[in-house]
Amino acid sequence: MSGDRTIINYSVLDEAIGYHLRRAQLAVFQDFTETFSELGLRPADFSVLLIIAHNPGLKQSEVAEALGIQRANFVAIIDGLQARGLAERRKSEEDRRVQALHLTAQGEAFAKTMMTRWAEHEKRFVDKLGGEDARDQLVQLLARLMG
Amino acid sequence: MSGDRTIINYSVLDEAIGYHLRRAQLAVFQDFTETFSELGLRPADFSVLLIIAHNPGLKQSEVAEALGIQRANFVAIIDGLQARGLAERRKSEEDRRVQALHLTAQGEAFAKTMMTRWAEHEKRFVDKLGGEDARDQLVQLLARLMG
DNA sequence: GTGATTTTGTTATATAGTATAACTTTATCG
DNA sequence: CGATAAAGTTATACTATATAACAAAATCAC
Repeated sequence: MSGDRTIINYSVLDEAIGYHLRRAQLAVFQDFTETFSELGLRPADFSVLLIIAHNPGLKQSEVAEALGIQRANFVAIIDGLQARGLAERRKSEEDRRVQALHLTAQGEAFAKTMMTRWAEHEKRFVDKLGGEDARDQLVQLLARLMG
Repeated sequence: MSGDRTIINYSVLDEAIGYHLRRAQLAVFQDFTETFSELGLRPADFSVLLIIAHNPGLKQSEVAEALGIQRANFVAIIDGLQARGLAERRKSEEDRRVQALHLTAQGEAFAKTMMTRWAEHEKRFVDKLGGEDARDQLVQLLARLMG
């Protein structure tokens, strides 16, 4: 016998929000990982660079909290970006405890190519959804789940 | 100073599918974990019990594949359910390699209370979404992402 | 029918993501 | 001033996930 696939009853999994969220997130993150493998960027790295690029001078703890990353785990992320010459810590003069985050010139250039890559990645899923309106609708629904 | 929260520019993260998926999935799974902490069930355990309950006699590999779990990692999950007396492996007579999965009588009873708990959990998020229609819409959009 | 290949379940192991506690330095509060 | 809190860091543990290798049993090719 060949090609006879067992038919499976998924019960409430067919309508379960959490189950579909998990599967969909896995699919999107897998595409993300492939898209950014050349650039060596994980999802967290991408979001951190993006936030720093648009909010230069934020404290580590502020960026970490904004992204839902614990500050203990955030240290290694910044270490990595700094080691690659993309971001840098600058000791604040007013409060010498804080490290203000900035992109380097190289980091700014990198962010640009990163964004074109991201646009390709995002477009693939916007197309799967059926267009921008569907995407906006999805994002709005997802936002409600976090309220 | 108190209560002055730094305003942060999230840039494209505001519309990014992957970012919202991750945050939403985290929120839903956190509620799931709290809801099922008494019963000692992780999301994977729940889905496995559900599939076995509705498809008795499936092979381990079939259940694992249906849920996107690698069969190597699936072993420990079944070990756990079996140790708790909820599920059992039955050696197939036709093919002595395969382990057919079944719920025990105790497992059937457990599945019932599990489902009422799940319904409470799910309802919380259906309410956040604004009702069944919004939920169906969300699930349909999520399904498109996996195509 | 016999040898080669594939399938199933398993073990061991590595990696990544995440969570917690403790510590240092600096700032703030009473 | 002394106590307390905040920011960053280190160490560590735990979970989830991925890969490779293996034994037993079935299937395939000839």
